[in-house]
Amino acid sequence: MAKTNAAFMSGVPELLVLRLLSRQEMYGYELVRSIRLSSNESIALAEGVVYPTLHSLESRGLLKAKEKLVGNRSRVYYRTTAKGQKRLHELEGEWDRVSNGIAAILRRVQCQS
Amino acid sequence: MAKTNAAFMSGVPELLVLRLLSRQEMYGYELVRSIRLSSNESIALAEGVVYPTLHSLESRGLLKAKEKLVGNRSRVYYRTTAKGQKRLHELEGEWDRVSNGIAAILRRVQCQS
DNA sequence: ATAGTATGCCTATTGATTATAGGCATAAAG
DNA sequence: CTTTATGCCTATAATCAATAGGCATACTAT
Repeated sequence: MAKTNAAFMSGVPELLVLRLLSRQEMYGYELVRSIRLSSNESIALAEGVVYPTLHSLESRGLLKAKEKLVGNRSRVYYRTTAKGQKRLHELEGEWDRVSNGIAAILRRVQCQS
Repeated sequence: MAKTNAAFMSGVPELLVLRLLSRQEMYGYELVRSIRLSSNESIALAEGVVYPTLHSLESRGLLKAKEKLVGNRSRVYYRTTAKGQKRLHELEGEWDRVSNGIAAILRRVQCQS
């Protein structure tokens, strides 16, 4: 994974990016801020994580990109495709399964013994 | 990470193994079953995941091993050390932070738009 | 003017570690 | 006497998040 010890992050960039872009189109720099803010500063994905994620998702056909000129700055907006929606639902199911499984163990093991 | 797409699993083996072994001593084969059962079949860690995790944790001083003869089978029982308890609490904090962050985004983004 | 900060995009590389797919040995069950 | 369960192990592959950069333009103080 990474140099610093950031556990529990595998799959998270893909899930969050797909989720945010399934509701409204956004550009990379905006996603970085939005993820940090809407997670209450709990999760911070650097640009070096978000941009490669966007490129990977686009090349796999899960996102489509659209370049826009806003003011005189160029931005690349992304939106999920139908395939991206399908993948999002899969990931949400995976997240539910794993997080519920972990929660069950943390609860159960706490009480026994 | 792995060949098949198992998202959201980074850090999970370490967390679950430490958690279970912080309550009672167990051996590898037992842990494999216990994790599967107490997560309601949601999480299944193969032996090829559990044993290397145990060895890594032991070499880092987070677990201590004790070989026992039960019947005429030899088993290696593990228990967390004080250092292992400390690491467990760190990981539990990390898990809370990340899972709450994700939950916040999933909730929030769902409602807007 | 000009130095610094914010916006906006990007890539190369590393490295931690999960998952797979085996292997080995003994005991119990069919 | 063959198969399944118990019990331990390792080598290898492959993913992918994180770090640490780089580049360019705009805005803001000094």
